[in-house]
Amino acid sequence: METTPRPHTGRKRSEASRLAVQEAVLEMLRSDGYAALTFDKVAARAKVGKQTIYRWWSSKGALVLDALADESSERIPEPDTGALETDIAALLRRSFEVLDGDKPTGPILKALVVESQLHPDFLEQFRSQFLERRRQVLRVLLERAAARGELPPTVDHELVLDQVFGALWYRLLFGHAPLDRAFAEGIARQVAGLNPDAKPRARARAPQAGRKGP
Amino acid sequence: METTPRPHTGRKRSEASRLAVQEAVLEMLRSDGYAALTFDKVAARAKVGKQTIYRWWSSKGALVLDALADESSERIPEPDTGALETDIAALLRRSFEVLDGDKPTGPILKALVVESQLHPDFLEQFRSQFLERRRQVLRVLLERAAARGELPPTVDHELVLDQVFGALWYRLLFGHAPLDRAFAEGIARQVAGLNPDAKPRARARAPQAGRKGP
Amino acid sequence: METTPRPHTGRKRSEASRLAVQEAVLEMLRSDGYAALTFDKVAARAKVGKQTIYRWWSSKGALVLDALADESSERIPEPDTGALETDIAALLRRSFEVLDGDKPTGPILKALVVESQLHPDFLEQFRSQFLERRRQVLRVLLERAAARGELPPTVDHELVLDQVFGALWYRLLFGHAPLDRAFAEGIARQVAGLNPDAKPRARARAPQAGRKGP
Amino acid sequence: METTPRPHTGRKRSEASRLAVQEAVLEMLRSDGYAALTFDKVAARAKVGKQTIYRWWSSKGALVLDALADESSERIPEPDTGALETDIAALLRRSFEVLDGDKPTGPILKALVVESQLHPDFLEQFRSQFLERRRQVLRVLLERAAARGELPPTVDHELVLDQVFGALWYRLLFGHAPLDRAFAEGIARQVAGLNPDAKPRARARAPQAGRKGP
DNA sequence: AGCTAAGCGAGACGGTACGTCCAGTCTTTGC
DNA sequence: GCAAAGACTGGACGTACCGTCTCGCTTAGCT
Repeated sequence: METTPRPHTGRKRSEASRLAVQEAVLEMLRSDGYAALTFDKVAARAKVGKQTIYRWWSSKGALVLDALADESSERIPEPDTGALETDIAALLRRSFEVLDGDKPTGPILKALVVESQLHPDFLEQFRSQFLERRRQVLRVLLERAAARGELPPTVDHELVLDQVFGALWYRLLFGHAPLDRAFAEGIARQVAGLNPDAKPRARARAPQAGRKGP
Repeated sequence: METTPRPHTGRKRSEASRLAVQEAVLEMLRSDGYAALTFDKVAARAKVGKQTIYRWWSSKGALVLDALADESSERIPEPDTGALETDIAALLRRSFEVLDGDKPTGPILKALVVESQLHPDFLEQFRSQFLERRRQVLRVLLERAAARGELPPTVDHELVLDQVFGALWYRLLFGHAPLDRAFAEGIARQVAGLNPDAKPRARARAPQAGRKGP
Repeated sequence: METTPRPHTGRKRSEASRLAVQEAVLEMLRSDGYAALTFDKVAARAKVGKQTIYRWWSSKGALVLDALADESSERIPEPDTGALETDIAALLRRSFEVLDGDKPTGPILKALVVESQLHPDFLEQFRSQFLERRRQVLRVLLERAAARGELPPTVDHELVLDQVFGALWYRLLFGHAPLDRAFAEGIARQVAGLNPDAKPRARARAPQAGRKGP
Repeated sequence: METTPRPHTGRKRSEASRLAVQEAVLEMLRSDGYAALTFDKVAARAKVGKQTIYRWWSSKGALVLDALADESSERIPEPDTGALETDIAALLRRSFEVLDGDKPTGPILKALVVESQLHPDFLEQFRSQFLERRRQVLRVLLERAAARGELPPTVDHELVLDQVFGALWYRLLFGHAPLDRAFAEGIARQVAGLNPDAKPRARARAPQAGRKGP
């Protein structure tokens, strides 16, 4: 009859395996997309037993989320340019760079969306650990602007968050138009324009936001 | 201008099979969800050969999209209340009803997003046959408003489309907040507020849009 | 109550189609063997509707048998060299030529064996219309030799037929050794040797019948 | 000479599955014949995953051949009566019993012939694992007889093998005459008669070997 | 000349089996 | 007790054929 709580016995988790798996996941997501990501292939590419994966990751979503968390430095700094419009534009531009850069996280994020739709448990994780963290960044910007009087108190910040990030995800997922500088600035301008006192800067009609034409 | 020399030869497509398949798809989607939808089972339930399904539908997404198109009367009428804000609010409210009603299409649309991320071919179909059709409805409303002088000519309509529909999909997919009347009206108000001349109606700070807390 | 036999009305069978089908069958049997012979492909290659094939040929076996009957001139002449051994050798050599020639019938015969094993009805046809016809040729040679006193009356002719044709089919089907001149002459010699009075011609041990070595 | 550095790792092949598959194959062969034997149904009846079957058996023929090999004790003892004629007769009689007995293997062998004609890969297996094994038994008998001086050195043993087994397969496949004792003895007698010194035993003309008539 | 009865190529139909792939689990050996 | 290897059941995938069933057209003899 064993009564001592027995702190731990047996072999410890292999850090090498953990890293190999995450690297394999990232590579496969980037090269072939989410559809080609299977437990079998991850195990084969990482030179790891399948059981090891199942032991440590509860689902494919956890696998992907984990890989991403490891990838992106988790700290997202808020821009602080002094004006809401430029703050938002800066935030979006930086986001777009991460999505489209040389190690693009766009495909990975799309994979996470897929995963979140297939597994409700994962949706909860994704929302709290990923989406909400991004919302919080923008929320701070909005509150700061409101404090400065740049935004009237009638503006519903949560609604603005939905519109800004909604537009971002919408373009990311469906790809009908690019995530470019024009897009970032267009959104920023509209949010800033919520202030009825803002005297609109003189400007020409915004370009067609990078759709097929020039 | 006749270009097809051979009008058609061979047996014609069976309407009965087409309908049986679509009905089976809808039933299965609603009873067991997208994950349980397989070509094998659709064929079995519809009493149809698998080949017949593969012959006419290029992917599982096409199958679902088609079933959905058949389900909803394909014509989406534009509201015409005389003012942009109320037009948009009406459009969104009606959309939300379809998504959440007694025959909810919300889960089906989420499934289509998944499908579109897994199969690029289907993404193209989904964009042109579904998304673009919805965009066009709102585009008409915006143009009408611009003609009336309700929107300054500097406003980029495509950007507005991205923000409105982006917010909708964002909430639909991630479910952090409901698709309710307050959301519809909040969005509508913001878009209408793009007009710098609009004198903001007197109103209290919008409620927190039905989030968990008050 | 129809009593008049009504001679015939309607379009007549298309001879062009009949020939196209038979040619297609022969070509396919020769090039890819029986396994690649499918109704679909025959129809496609012959540019003929599938129904036309099903209308006129009751089974794949009928198709193959028909093609063969058309191919080989049905009359098989008996050799008559004056001696049983040379008669048999000549018969076999001629058979081997047909099997391996520029329009080889070997693959076709193998196909008929397959067919006969799968369809008992066809086995009966194959036996009476094909196998027995070949047996009869050799049977005549044996009877002629017996009449000349070359074979003792104790020899069971049917048994000899089984051994001669058995050996032929055995090599044809399993391909462990070639159907060559040495084989023909070896068999002929042994049958002729059934006569105990025959003074064996002086000869060296027969070669290894053309197996891998020379 | 150790060449395999890795002894073996991973789960071992399941003997239970192997046996279940073989039993299923034999049952199905006997109850419904070769035509009804499909991988799908074998898997279903044996309660085994299809992949397991494909993993261990390269073709349907291999499946059947294996089941058969397991069935019959693989060791085929050579008869040793002291005389070639009686040896051969004994060998053939015993073979016929297996083919026609209460668990008849005749139909299964016919199926293997079909399979070998359809799949060249399997033909090779069938030849080396089945046909050649039987040839070797008779080859030993012939060599023994030659050593005793019962057969002249001019006799080509391979040719004799082709004639003996050829006759057997010929009757088995086409069924024009039975595989009976008379057949066995008739063949044995002829082979033994290849010795020109043998004084033929006095005997009446062999009966018609059981053909339709008496 | 018009009518009716086949036959024609084309090709869609419901089915069945194929051979592959993956999910998740289980078992074996080694560390 | 963890890890790599790999076999296990189960089940969907997408393809190939089977034998049948339209489809619109052509060809023939009969009225």
